[in-house]
Amino acid sequence: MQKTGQPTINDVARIAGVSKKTVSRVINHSPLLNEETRKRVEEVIADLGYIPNPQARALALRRNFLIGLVHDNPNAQTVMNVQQGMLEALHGTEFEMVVRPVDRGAATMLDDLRHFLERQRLFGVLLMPPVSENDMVAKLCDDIGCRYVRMGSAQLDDAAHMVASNDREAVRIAVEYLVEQGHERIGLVAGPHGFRSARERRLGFEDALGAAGIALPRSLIADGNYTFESGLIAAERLLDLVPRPTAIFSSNDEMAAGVIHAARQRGLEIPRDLSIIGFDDTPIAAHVWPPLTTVRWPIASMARSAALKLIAGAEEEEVGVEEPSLFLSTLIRRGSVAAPGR
Amino acid sequence: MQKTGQPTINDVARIAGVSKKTVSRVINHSPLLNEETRKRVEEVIADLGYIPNPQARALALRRNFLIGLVHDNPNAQTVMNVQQGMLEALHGTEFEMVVRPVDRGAATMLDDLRHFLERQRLFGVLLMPPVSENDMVAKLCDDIGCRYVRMGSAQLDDAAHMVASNDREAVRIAVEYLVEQGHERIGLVAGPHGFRSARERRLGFEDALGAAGIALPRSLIADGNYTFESGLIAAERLLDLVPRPTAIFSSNDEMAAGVIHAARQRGLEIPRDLSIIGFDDTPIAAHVWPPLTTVRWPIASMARSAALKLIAGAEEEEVGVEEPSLFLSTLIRRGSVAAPGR
DNA sequence: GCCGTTTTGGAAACCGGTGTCAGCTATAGC
DNA sequence: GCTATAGCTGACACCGGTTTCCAAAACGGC
Repeated sequence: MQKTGQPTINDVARIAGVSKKTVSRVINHSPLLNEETRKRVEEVIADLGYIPNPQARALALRRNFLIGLVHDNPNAQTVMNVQQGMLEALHGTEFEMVVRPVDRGAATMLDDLRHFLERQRLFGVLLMPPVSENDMVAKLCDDIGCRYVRMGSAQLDDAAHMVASNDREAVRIAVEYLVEQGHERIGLVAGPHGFRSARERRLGFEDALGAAGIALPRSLIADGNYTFESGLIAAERLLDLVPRPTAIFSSNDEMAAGVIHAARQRGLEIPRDLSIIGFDDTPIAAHVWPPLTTVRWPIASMARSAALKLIAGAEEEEVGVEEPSLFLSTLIRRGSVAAPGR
Repeated sequence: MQKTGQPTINDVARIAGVSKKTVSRVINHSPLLNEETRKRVEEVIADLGYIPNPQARALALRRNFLIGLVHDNPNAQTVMNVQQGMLEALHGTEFEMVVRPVDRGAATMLDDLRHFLERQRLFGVLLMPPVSENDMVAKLCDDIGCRYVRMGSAQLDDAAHMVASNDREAVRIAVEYLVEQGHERIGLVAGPHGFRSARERRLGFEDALGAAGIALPRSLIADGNYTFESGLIAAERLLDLVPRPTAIFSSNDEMAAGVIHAARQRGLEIPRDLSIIGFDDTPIAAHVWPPLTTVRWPIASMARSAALKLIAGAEEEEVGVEEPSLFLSTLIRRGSVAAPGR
């Protein structure tokens, strides 16, 4: 009697002459198993090409083999980098990635997320900034019993639940580089309120100027919201100042591209008339003209590490090395910075 | 006896005083049901906030409520746009999106994909180019009994399984625009071999020149692979020609950005010395300097439509309007085109 | 009023795994 | 040689739905 479709655990059990339960034990690497039995069952499994049915496992275990990516990040490139890092970590495992955008503004965001998590019974979720900075969300995951790892620009949680970068320090180093080049009048295009990354980067900016003893008038800080257009508008305001700033640090690359645009529109040459440093090192940084000096934010590596944290212990082979929780951003020097007035 | 966790179909049945089966009929909108019974059950469902367990349904129905996005597209922005369109279509439904990158080069690609589809028992998959152009993949889906919709730059399949754009015609119109401006020596940065989009765009390019009676020496065609760097290298070759082309059509925006780079490196001003048209209208097109004239490829709308096709009939309310299968790309005029020699 | 047909509801099996717990072997200890 | 113990193994219930099959009820025609 030839069965149709894929082999089930019953087929394996029957052919190997053992019970379902024993096969289940083999699959789950139960330690209390005779070596010989295991061998025999494994052979049958290999022969049949048997693969446990994920749906049945999900039902029995009350837990899916899905990792969720929860995000409300407006930057497509950043989201893609995170996905890439996650997928790299998940590759070859039994886990799949499901993407769940949430609406930061919506009042029902937490409820929606709760419904999603309760329904889907995900194995775990990776929280991307800025939603990852919301402690209510982390608490929600805890309440529901869903594993989670948060990504962000500062340490907000213990190492088991957090993968962070050191934005503040990285920006400090970047702005110190501007100071070393001789810049004293440096503008900041800040990120949106409510983003921790925006705050950290701004603090790093202030750190650098403070350490150099350079005063920072409020007028040299312009608000942006991480979009190209907001960078352009912010730069227009900064470039209208008299005297004009000789350098601008933009809290992300996309706004930096807007700054370049604004500068070019008024005939300024970069870096002769204006030095610019961005943040993220997205492809746009290398593709604008001149190539943008920027801070490389290792977001893909962070995502990979976060995903590995999430699934650590679930896989056959233990993750030998403890995944790092703090990632260092580095300054990438390209062509958008020079000494002022030259 | 207070149950913990979420209500199950048994709870609903017990409280409503009916059998599981009857509740199941209500959930699945079975027509053979007394109107009163249905009302009563629906009330209990609403009271309890009962939501059927997707894992159990997946097991019983042998079909998951997941839509897969299968892609091997190198362009992050394109992938994001597709995801956005898909998620828009899936929003508010019971479906979730799982992303599955495949390795075009790998010899085992088809086998890997087969394993994935067989294991996960997805409701359906959306195939992005260029993997969508592979007929073997479509056949695989058919064999396995997995719904699919292909996206692409030309009609490769029947309307039920395909959402296409008219790249060839769109490029023809774009290049005719260059001809109208007075350009006669126009270079092409072609896309990679094996991409249907590359072929269609090249054909559109040739159509326009042919219609205008302009000869197209082989030397004016440079190969690229859709990356910034390949565009830069291709442009360097084209700009070395004597006489130099006065305009270049690039088969996507990212390569067009490379062309701009190459032009700028040798001191050419755009559009005075060189006109450029790209394809896709990704954000980079608006953010480079000068803003790039390009063909807007409605990939997000295509993805949305494709996803709706996929789930059509599965939802309670039928999709009233038939989803379109052909999408028109339009020329977006920005600042990178001018008449030659001025 | 009787019988056949249609509608409606329930019991039980099933989807394909996992958890519990009892029972069966070996081996060791005496 | 007999029991205590530990190590394996299997029977059976269960996860939460759907499907099959059948019976009861309602309905309609004569």
